[in-house]
Amino acid sequence: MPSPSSSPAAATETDATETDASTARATGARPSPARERILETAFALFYARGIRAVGVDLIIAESGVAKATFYKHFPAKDDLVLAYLDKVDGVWSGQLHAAAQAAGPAPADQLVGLFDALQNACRRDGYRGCGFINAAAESQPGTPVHERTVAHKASVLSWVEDLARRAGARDATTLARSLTLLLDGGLASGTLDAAPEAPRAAKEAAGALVAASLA
Amino acid sequence: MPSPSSSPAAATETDATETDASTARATGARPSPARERILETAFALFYARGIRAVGVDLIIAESGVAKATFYKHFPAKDDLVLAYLDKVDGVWSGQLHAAAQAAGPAPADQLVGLFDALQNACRRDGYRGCGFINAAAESQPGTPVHERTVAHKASVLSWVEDLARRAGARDATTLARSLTLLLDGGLASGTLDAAPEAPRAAKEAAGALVAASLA
DNA sequence: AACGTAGCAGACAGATCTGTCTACTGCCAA
DNA sequence: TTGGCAGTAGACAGATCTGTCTGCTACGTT
Repeated sequence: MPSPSSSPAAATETDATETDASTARATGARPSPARERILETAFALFYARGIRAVGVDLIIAESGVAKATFYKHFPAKDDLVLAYLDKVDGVWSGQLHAAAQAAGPAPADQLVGLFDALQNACRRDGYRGCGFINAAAESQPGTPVHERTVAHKASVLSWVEDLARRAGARDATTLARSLTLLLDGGLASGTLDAAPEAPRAAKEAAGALVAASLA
Repeated sequence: MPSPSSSPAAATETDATETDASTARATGARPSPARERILETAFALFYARGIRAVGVDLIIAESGVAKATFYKHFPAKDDLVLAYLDKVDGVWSGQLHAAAQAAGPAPADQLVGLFDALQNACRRDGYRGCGFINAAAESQPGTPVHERTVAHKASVLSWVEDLARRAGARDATTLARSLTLLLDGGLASGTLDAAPEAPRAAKEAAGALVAASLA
């Protein structure tokens, strides 16, 4: 049984404070140890087993909280799911930005460097793809959960597009689209093939596309 | 309520005969009208709403079959799920091959042309991504359902790799990997963005990667 | 004419899942 | 000291889901 902090997105940032603050900001709920324990547990379980596959009873038992407490913080399971997705978004975006920055100051390098985040994610054990894509597969278009996924992907796309524009790409929109396609493909198929070739190929292809777009 | 034949993969081929035969071959079960009705219904419902979200009771009601008949043909729900995945595999592989062939006899053209299948798939309404990726998101690694997904992706990859080799690519393995990444990315994000830009960008990127790999 | 097979109809058992409700325990602040 | 708040413990209702079982009909074959 993996500890919560060793889960898909072991945050390198200071967990408690940062996460508390951003969660509170996003959801309007004030932080509390019990709430945080629930969210942490849900984060690990939802990601590892899927959302529908994990019942609230399990989360309650695993997080050592009373049922009434659970429903006080999250009036319905869906509210917890949304909070979970916000957490996934925060962690994954953080890793993406960090990987990009680590590649240096040039936007063109950052466009390629961001793929290191993919490689790191795939390497982690217990890796089970993109939490958002998985959530979307379990939800219907039009539901809050699904919309949250759409919003996340749109935000990543616009960030990459901005990078592409600053890199001076000929067609920043298309380049950004292609790169996120590569990223999503790596994310989606990372579960299906333990080999590290996929993320490597993704980065290589990204390099070729970026280069071709600048030439 | 969509008719079964208007579902994700409206097969252009002659349905009854071809599908019956291939299903029987794959699963070892003899065909029967009731069985086919069940499978057809499951195909539409599983794809549209997700596997866990659809109960056997609904499939039974929708396909107008008795419960005992259902369980005679599919002793457990998982058996139906597996048959469903085989059907998805058959249809999608068929579309992929058809799109590739339509691009002409040259393997290099086929590598790019196969992306038309993606475009067509995304355009269909009720499109909800790749049945396999969705199924994988709902299943645990190691289960038959998950393994079936892995096998499907591996078979697509090896087909593309063969094409790449015959096209004379410098590094056929990596090129194939990149192209399937692009394909999976398009498949996964097609649900999240109705715009037809994604498949277009995928094909464009594929063209660039193939060209670069032959130069 | 008898029989086996495929199918229909629906009750039933048992598990599981979400969400509500009651009752009790500490703790802190007015 | 009293009242409010966060939390614990767990019973309970109602829905839903998988899988079993009993009985019946219809048809084609021998």
